[in-house]
Amino acid sequence: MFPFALVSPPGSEAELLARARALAGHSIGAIAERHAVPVADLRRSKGWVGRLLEIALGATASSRGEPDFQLLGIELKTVPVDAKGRPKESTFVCSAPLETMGDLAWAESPAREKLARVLWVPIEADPAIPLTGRRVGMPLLWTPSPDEDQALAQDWDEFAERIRSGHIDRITAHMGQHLQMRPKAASARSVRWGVNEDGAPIRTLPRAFYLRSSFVARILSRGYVIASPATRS
DNA sequence: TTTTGATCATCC
DNA sequence: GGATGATCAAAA
Repeated sequence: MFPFALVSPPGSEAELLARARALAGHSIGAIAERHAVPVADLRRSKGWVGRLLEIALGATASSRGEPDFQLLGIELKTVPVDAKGRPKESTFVCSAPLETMGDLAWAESPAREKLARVLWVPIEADPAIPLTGRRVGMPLLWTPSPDEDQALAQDWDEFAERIRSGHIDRITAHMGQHLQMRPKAASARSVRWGVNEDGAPIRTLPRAFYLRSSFVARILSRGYVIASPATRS
């Protein structure tokens, strides 16, 4: 495909936030058209909306293990929301380092690093609205509060303990009040190295961390509104 | 093949 | 309906 109008990386947090706010109230279709991005079918291109927003906001690290806005150290997350502004899905954080996380504290975890600074962009996701007609909501720049950080640390510790004891396969999505660990793979046959209770390598399903929608709901409720570009909560 | 972007499909 | 486990596509 092709050269869409290139958006330069934002030079500051304020600039990024201003850009994101300017998108609020606009439709996905209008934004895609502005950047000449062909509209895809979400059933097949599940990450299409996220990639569109990366383009529209000038994110730099596509498919690389770095913050979306490297200079600013900010991660971009689009989140599908219902009419009330509640997330409809959990939010992917990062893949789980199965071989090392048994000895990894939350403070030094890749999950904590990813979540240190996040620009949340709600996206209207009512299935009754055609994809191109869905609007972008008011963005929110977030850093975990001490309470939130501690809560996430608790969940992390539970996972780390199961890994440490060699019980990776006893970790299910039922665990974790706010942070989940679930499969993340091309298929259920995908394989990744983990460790058993003796520290010996075992083959297991690749996992990743996700934030429960209830957790993200509380974040968004700090400032979310469906609004025209001029409106703020 | 892995990482990043996520949502889908099915079971409770 | 909501959550869990499974899956899809692009980029590197």
